[in-house]
Amino acid sequence: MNMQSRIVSAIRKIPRGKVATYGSVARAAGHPGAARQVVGVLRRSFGLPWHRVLGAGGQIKLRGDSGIEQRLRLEAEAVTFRGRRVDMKRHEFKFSRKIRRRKKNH
DNA sequence: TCCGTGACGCGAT
DNA sequence: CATCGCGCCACGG
Repeated sequence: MNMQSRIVSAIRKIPRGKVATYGSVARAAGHPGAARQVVGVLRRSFGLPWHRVLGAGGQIKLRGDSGIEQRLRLEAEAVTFRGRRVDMKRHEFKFSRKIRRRKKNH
């Protein structure tokens, strides 16, 4: 599995009414620091819940009409805002941490 | 093979 | 709050 497909599957896990940030998606995909790659994937892919991915702090980073559309789509999922940003206290999706456990000693 | 390109994140100012 | 500078780095042309 390459980075691109890991990022895609992470994004697909974000449920309706929840959001994640570019950075958290990157970390969930096992690539901390690869927020820009998340952007790249969103730009090149179709069929992803792109509107549920936000900038740090719950900010919509898209400019112009796309930004408006993103906000509308989120509001349509009952996501609430505090000013320009999503109320992360209520809507941030926490990716399940994959705990590294030692192999069982046989 | 090289290189410009990002819907970024974060600390400093 | 707004801006800036810098680190980041896979991907497509």
